[in-house]
Amino acid sequence: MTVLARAFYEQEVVDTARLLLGKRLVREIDGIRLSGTICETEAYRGEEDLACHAKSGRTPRTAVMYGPAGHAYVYFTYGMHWCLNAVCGAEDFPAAVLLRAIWPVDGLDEIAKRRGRFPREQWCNGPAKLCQAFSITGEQNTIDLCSTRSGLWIEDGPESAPEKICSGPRVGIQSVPEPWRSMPWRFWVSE
DNA sequence: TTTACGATCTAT
DNA sequence: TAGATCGTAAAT
Repeated sequence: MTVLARAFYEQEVVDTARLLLGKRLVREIDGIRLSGTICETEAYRGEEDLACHAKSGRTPRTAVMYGPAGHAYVYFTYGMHWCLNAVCGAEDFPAAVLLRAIWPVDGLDEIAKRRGRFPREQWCNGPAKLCQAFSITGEQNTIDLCSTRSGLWIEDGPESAPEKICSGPRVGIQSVPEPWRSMPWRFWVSE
């Protein structure tokens, strides 16, 4: 296994979103390894992207997106949910990839403690669900995904077959004006 | 200080 | 289809 290096995240954010498909999200809790294969992502790109949290510039919340690539941006939303992003692109350019869905691989017992009351297909098939499954909260905000020290990282995985990669508009941004609402910056793997 | 709202999920 | 529930950023 190889931990993805910073250079991977320094690529153009839309490319990185697609390249993350098939990679392995890993979380270590009390020595227990949880992991899942990334199968859905979305790119958020710069201040001009009106769907991106950085649309209103640098704030305490968005500061991490302006920092070096390869760090986690974990934000709280709807009064109860956490969502995980990987900061991408060049420093001082705010961009991140939202991890929307993964397929659980390792640590199924540990995941089941939090998601076991639902069918397994629904354990990690949403950005807030995978955070609940992997016990990811604001405590992980700004951590370095290129190091295994903080218990959250991404490992290399098999490249997804190009013909299985789909793209389309991002989810949950109904009130965002065009062209941003329709930018095909959501990526997923067909079955 | 107050207000409005959200990169969601769940039960109805 | 609506309710939960609170941090964030803009308005007052």
